[in-house]
Amino acid sequence: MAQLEVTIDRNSPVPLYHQLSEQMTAAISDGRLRPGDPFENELSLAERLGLSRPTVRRAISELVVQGLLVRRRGIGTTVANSVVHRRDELTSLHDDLARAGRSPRTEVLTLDANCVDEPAAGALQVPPETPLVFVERLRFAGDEPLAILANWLPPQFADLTRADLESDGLYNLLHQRSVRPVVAHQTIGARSATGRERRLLGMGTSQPLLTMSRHAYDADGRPVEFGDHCYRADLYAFDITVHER
Amino acid sequence: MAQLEVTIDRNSPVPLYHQLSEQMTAAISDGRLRPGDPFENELSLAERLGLSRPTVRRAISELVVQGLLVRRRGIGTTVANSVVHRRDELTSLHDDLARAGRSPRTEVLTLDANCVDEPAAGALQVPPETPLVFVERLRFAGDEPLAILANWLPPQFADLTRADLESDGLYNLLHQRSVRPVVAHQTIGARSATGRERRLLGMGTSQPLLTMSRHAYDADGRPVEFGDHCYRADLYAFDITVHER
DNA sequence: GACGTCCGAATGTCCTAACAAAGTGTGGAC
DNA sequence: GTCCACACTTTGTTAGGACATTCGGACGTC
Repeated sequence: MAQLEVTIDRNSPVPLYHQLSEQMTAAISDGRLRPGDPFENELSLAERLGLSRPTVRRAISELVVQGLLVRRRGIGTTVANSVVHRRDELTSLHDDLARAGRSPRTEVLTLDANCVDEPAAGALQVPPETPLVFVERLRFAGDEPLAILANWLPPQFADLTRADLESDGLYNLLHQRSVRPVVAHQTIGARSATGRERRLLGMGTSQPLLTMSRHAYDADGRPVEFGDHCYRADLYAFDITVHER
Repeated sequence: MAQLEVTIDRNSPVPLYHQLSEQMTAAISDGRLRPGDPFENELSLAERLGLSRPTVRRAISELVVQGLLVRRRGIGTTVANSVVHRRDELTSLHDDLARAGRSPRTEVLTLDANCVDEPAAGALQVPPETPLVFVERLRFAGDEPLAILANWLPPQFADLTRADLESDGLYNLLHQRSVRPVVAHQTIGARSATGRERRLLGMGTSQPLLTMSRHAYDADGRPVEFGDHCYRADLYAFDITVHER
């Protein structure tokens, strides 16, 4: 039985169960705990760390819902097999590229703070004639054009500038204004490109586009962004993890 | 404050928190609780139903992670706004079509119980020369061909017949054999179709394909299926809900 | 009327405690 | 030697209590 080394700071404002679950996650991701390893049982872990069993259980549960641990009654808890079992996260293309080391660059094609668009207004749940902020950007990965990103935002973002949009990703800009999308509904499809799209993305005639339209909402379920994106299918794909139940 | 009518059966084998959460989910989905409605607070709900607060909290938590309820400390719990806030479920195309009332029909193109395929063996984490079960199907929605589904399965499924595959979806067949995929990693992309694919799907020359490759795993993280699917992009799209954190 | 302080209400965290259910393994009966 | 029953281990469920934290509103002061 691997005896995980854990330090718990009772004076920290971070909840005990979260301190514990973070250190367990770290132990798995850096290989101190390996797939298939049996995990110390709840009772002994609780006693060893001076925590109550519910607290330890809660920490373990956090890893279970992420698929990092597997609990079996009567048997014990084991580290799940290798697979990247992470839940889908709401990420931005800009950050994805930055993380992957493919320096993202953005060119603003259109910025219209007075755009009346009925479908977009519907998506943002405001009256149809409401003037919206419309942003159309061309996103590069390194030197290659990768995607055309069209987004509609509520009027409160009318002060966004081209410089803002070219220096940072849209989601970072929203965060800076304390707007936090927490859930989004996306539809992913494919279609052939228009002439303009082919020109902008430098594509051949027969190459298809991968499309994604997104409705993003904050914690209260208020719409905060509506987007219509298209990607060069030879340079981009969506990775998704789905779960049963 | 809406007083939700709930009946709890203490003799049922179903956990109390789950009985409660199911009835709350039902109340939201059938409109008895409407978006924005304040939710009865935990203490009063616990007392009214004769349950402990932890039990009530756990039931509420289930709806919170699904995005159906929003908790705010000091304020209370409210029903989240309208949006379909459901986590991604692992579904099969066959069931999706059946639910949508578009009678699914399947034509088996290939069934090979002795297929040696190195990439597929790698995906299923078995030695490269292992004979796998390879299934290739053409899926119709009503009269229209919709998708070509290629799947590789471990040798234990060598007894699958064409009749099995044409009468039922692959996932139902797996379930009948107590194999339960619980998590899958999918990559969604697009490409142009080959001549054979165009013929099978009855597509024009310039129409693109939507592609999805899937690695599915059971609760222990063992690979149970590897699939490579392509869909007519004009007839199919993926709906996905993503969450922050 | 504007502003700040205090209080109550609600959720968040943490604890102890007990029993239930499921799976493994051991020991005894045959 | 085989097989069944029982005990033990481990996770699952439920209870009840205590205190912390956060938010909104009421109240008072200036």
